[in-house]
Amino acid sequence: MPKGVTKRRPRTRAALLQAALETFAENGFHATSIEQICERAGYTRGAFYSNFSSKEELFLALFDEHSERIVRRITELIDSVADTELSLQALVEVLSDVEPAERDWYLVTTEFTLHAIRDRQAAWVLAQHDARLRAEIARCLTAHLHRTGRTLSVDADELARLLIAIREGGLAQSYVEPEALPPGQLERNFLAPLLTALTAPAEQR
Amino acid sequence: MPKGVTKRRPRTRAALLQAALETFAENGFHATSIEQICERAGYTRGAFYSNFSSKEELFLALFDEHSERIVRRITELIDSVADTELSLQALVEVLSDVEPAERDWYLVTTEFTLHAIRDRQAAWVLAQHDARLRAEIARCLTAHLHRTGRTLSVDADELARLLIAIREGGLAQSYVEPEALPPGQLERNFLAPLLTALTAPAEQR
DNA sequence: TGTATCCGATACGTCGATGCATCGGACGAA
DNA sequence: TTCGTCCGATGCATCGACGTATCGGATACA
Repeated sequence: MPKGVTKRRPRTRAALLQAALETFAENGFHATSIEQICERAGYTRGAFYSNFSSKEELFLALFDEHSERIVRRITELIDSVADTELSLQALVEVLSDVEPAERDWYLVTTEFTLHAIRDRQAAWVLAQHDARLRAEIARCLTAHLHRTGRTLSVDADELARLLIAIREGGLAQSYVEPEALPPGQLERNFLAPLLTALTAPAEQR
Repeated sequence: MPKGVTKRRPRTRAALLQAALETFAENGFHATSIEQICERAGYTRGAFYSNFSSKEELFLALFDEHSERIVRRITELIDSVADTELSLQALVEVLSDVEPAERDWYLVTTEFTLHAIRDRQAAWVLAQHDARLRAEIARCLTAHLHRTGRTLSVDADELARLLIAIREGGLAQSYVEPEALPPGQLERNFLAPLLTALTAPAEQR
């Protein structure tokens, strides 16, 4: 904690971030006013400008925090899979899992993706995060497949891109029509044959 | 043309719609003011309010127009594939094609998807459109596979959902990092093995 | 060509959001 | 407990976007 910073400061900062996440998820970035965020957090705009210089800066802080969390979660998943079963089925189950809290993050990060497509700087930030994510996924996949005696016949990074595309594209459809396509269903139904088709038994030596 | 409607009206309406598409693609829906749209179209807000009652209404008109166009394009694709080769490769090429103009529509429709996730009414509109789209895709797939003597071993509608997910999710990554992942690359690299794995030779009788 | 109607331009009032300057209470060190 | 510093609340001025009422030119038709 920097010198001269009292302990209530990180609390209000965290409250503002949490309130911002919820409000962004509810109304979108541009549609939410700074005032709305402060109201939900139980503060006034004075507190906001004391902690952030703009809504954009707060958004970036939110995204960074989320990035860390996601990568950490993926890493944990790797370990959990490593400890338990070896079956392809177990891997598919892990990859198909969608937590309820993911919805808010989906809304926020997708909006950030749209922003990144229009803004080179945001694109760079997003690309950095995505690269880390893919690296973890690729590591998980190759490790798991290796232990089951199979090997990838395609580029691991590009396969990770495909898995992310299926998840993101699937979530979009699921959140629009939750009854028609439960979250994770595409992964549950298609990942096993897909991974089987894209791997081959490793040479035994 | 309704009685008492002069011929310049549809022209200005079309100009406003086109300008709106470009401005929405450039800045996003909420970030663009009605004034900006009018300015780009070469009109004033007077013209806007004479043609639309709100930015939302204009957006819906834009989306409807786009929906029609997309379904028509898919149908044309079906015919073009039907006329030419039978190979799986030909089908994959068609499904991997991404026109440059698609970028603007991607930005606009993705933003509409986010809106639909938050708004039941918009979700219904989007679901209707997507259902038509999937129906066309499913028709295309089954027809093509039938002619090549194979048959689907999974639900065609859900496979269409998967293809859409891959396209949308892939485009997101492509537009953020065009050099790292050229548009359509995921389809080109993974569709052939995927479709092969999900089909089986039809019983001959 | 004349005229009634349609359509888009202009001007104005309103409102919400923003950012800042200032103030008073809370916190931490002695 | 006291004092200096930190932090969030409050009040204010500004600005951009919105919607409407009204006006003048364009259009269609006789």
